[in-house]
Amino acid sequence: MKKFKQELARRVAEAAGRQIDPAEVLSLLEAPPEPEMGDLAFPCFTLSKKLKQSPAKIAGELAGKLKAEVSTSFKQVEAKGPYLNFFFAEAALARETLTDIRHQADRFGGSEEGQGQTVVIDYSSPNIAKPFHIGHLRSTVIGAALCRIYAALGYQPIGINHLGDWGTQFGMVMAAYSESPDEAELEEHPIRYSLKLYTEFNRRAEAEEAAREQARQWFRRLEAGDPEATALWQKFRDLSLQEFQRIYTRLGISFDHYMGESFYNDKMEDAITRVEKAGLMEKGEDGAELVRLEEEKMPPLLLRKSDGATLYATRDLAAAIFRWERYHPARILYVVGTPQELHFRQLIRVLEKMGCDWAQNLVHVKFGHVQGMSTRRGTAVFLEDVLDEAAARAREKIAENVKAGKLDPASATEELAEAIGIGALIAQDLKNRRERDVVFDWDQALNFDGETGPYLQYTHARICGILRKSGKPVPEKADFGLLSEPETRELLKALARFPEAVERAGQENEPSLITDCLFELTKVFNVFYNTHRVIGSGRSLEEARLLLVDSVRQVLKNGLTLLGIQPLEKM
RNA sequence: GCGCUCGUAGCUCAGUUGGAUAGAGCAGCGGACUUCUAAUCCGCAGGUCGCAGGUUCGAGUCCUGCCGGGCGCGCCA
Repeated sequence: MKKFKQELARRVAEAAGRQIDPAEVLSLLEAPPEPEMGDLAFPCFTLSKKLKQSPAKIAGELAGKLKAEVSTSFKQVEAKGPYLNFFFAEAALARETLTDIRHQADRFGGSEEGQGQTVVIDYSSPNIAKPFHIGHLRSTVIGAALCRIYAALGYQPIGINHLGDWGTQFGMVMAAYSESPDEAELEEHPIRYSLKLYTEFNRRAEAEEAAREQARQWFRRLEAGDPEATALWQKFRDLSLQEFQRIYTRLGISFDHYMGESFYNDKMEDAITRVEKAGLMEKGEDGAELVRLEEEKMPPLLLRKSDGATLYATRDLAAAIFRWERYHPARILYVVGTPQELHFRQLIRVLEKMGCDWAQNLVHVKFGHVQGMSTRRGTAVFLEDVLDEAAARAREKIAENVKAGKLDPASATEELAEAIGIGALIAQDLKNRRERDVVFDWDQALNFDGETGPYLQYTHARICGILRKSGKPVPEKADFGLLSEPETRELLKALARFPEAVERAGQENEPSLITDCLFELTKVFNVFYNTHRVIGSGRSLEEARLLLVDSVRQVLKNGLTLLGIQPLEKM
């Protein structure tokens, strides 16, 4: 598709007598609203301003000039009002995209743009001692998808789980536990138990200053390296991590590093010293240390409490410096919810003030807040419960299919149910633009009809069914001129759009662009499927369609893999 | 109070960076399985793009104001 656009841009610029350069034409090219209007359109408004003529007249003149030139890529040009509409020669479109997909296979959709560059991606980052609820799913699933997308674009992604394993809240858990430890319960249900300790203590702390002080004291001991505090902390951390890992395994996610907040414990003094050297540190009313940001109309960034303990911001500052010095990444992404927007704006600004020019490469990849998930109020929906329910729902549907003879009993495994259930949840999270707030809804999350994960997987499985049952190998090439029905052309265009979707998904840190592209592809495929047959359509046509259908399978597989959804062969 | 953000069909959302007649899915109604999986497809119905101004050849998209929701705002993370 890119080649087509470039060629077209060159020729339009040529025909316009170089009044506009090819790059500008390229950026103006768009898809016409209706297929009958052509495959690519060039709106003449910009040119109209430059030439001081009506856009319709320009379109007409350009069409006249371009019509004379015969091209192997375009069979027709026509002016329609202010638009110049182009029609692909279908054999060319088919040849171009299908051979690209065939040759690049699993790499189709990727590029080399990131060669030699590293991207640090901070994502998931749950709090130790708190349950993993569906609010954490967003960061996890978006971050993991971004890791794969950047890898496909040639970058070296480094996925970091910035665990919330430090801070005063942790002091609360330790204070509560030390009062009446129940070791058996801790071993058995580490998170549920920690949560109980936390919520109960938190309730007390809201009323009693003594409790708050007790928690702060435990945290100070921890920061100072007190052996008892450290041992207790280590235990809670290890046990919680085991539970998180169980979830990550189910989601098919692994991190390059678990470098939580605690990792920066010995790096914070250095960070603070740098802030002081830059002359930015000021004392607050009660002896707290902070950086004022009045000029930028932001509240100050607090880096040390009046009792000497550090804060979340201190750790994030140390983490940013550490990441830059260790990896020299082209970008550092923070896949963190939109409520923390101010925090990151402050952090980036402080780094800039310190003279760190690389701070401009820090990106807060923010996503909408999942409403109504409060651990403290107990309204959070636990992710594991949702995963279980999704798998159960899939299991039922699989049983129906077996009963109806659509699926062989041997394929009806637990892994299949799991893959479908999780596919539904991931797609649900990756189908809307990140920044929107979401309200968790069981029915919506577990729906398998329409634009859902299972729909994408089902389409993939249908194609695998065709390839399996045809009993013939997929040919290298075919008579591309046969792939000219409207349904087929739409399919070819949808395939050709995939690489641009991946590229944009990386540029905008927006995996939903890929999900969108896949839904469009599957929709046009299913229309094709319902109007044309592959098997038994006649020797050369069958070959051409096998190649076409196999390309759809390949692109679907590549896209699903980027999103973290398993492409299934039967379901 | 200040700041950020969102407001599009009954519900959940797209809308290609300001362009052609505002599109999908769900839910509703009506159709299509002796034929490559009906977790599919086709059709119908559903809209004052929150409201009011402004910018211009052209605004769902940009600017201002208002209304409504969400989030945040120095010792939590």
